[in-house]
Amino acid sequence: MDAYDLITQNAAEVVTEDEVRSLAEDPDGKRAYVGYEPSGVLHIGHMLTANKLIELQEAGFEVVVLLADVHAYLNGKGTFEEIRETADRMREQFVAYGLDESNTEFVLGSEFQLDEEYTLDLHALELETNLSRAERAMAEIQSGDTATVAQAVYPLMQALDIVYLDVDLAIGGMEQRKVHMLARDTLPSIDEEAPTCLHTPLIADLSTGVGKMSSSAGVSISMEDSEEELREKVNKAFCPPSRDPEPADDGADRDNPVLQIFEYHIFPRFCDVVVERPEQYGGNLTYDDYESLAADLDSGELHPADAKGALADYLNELVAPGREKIREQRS
RNA sequence: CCGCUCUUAGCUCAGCCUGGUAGAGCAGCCGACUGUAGAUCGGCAUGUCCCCCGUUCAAUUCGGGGAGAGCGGACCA
Repeated sequence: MDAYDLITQNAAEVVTEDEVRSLAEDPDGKRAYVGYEPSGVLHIGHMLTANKLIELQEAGFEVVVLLADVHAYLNGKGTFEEIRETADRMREQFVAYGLDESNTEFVLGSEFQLDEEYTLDLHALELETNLSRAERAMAEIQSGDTATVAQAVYPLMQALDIVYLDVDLAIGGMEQRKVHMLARDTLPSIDEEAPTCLHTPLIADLSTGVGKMSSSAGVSISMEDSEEELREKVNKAFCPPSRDPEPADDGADRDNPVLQIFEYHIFPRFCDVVVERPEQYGGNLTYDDYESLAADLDSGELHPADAKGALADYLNELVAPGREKIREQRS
């Protein structure tokens, strides 16, 4: 696989393709980053962007993980003390998940975001940005239902982080795209380059297939889930025998979250996927890529119940080291 | 600072005017049907009615005070 394909594999979008192509010409030493608000436990959304970081490392990129303590604070996630504590735990969980510790730069936001120069640049960006634009950028990220001034500043800091961390490629889930577009629009006004961005898809809500899986409300998969919990959550997931489910009764688009997890989480990390299946249904199946598994589910060759069993097995394997780490952290 | 509106089930809200400790939809849980889930059908549950004081035999409901949230307070019309 060439560098461009590896970089863009499983991406929902890339801004812009040309910019990524030119990065792909010589990826060695190029820098990519993701920022995360520290939270106590990694969930499946964190793991999705982490997969991309792992692939970028394979492609030769230097990877920066911003543990965005100041952002979390601005977004009302707690006191600095609480947030910093979870930042530490989060770093350890990322390493347990598979980010190469010696090859990943973990940076705490407060290490540079409180410097005078940064602050003045931030004010310059504030001057260039109206409130409604900032609010729109935050719509899918903000906690609480009405935006605070802190939350208006938040996306501007993300823009500036890209400059200060000297990043060539900004990574984020699709919920980050408006922030990144704001960064592309605004940074040139302070004589900085518009960043190149790559956005990962969002996994659909596990129980309905509509919208995105919620980490706050509803069912989500996280690193602290026991094998039994994983099995139960996967088993309860919406999974028609189709890769392209019919819209819901209210017309809302639906995806197949079980397939999505295979595509974005399992196949990127495992060469072969073995679906154990009772003899009466035809015995075990082995897949070496997502396409063939999805095609079999779609055709009826692979029953959703068997796919779910396999999904729980592999998810459990992915989560196990992190779960062990969390157990340690709590003891 | 001033004014208006809101606060009842996990969520969105009804009820309060005309006091007798509460309802709907959605979500949830259980069961049936499917070798998964969903859909469908059947069943089940849930509440410091924001807090305090007062009136009353009795307050979610009336009165007073307080808290939290939202919106508004130039000009023009």
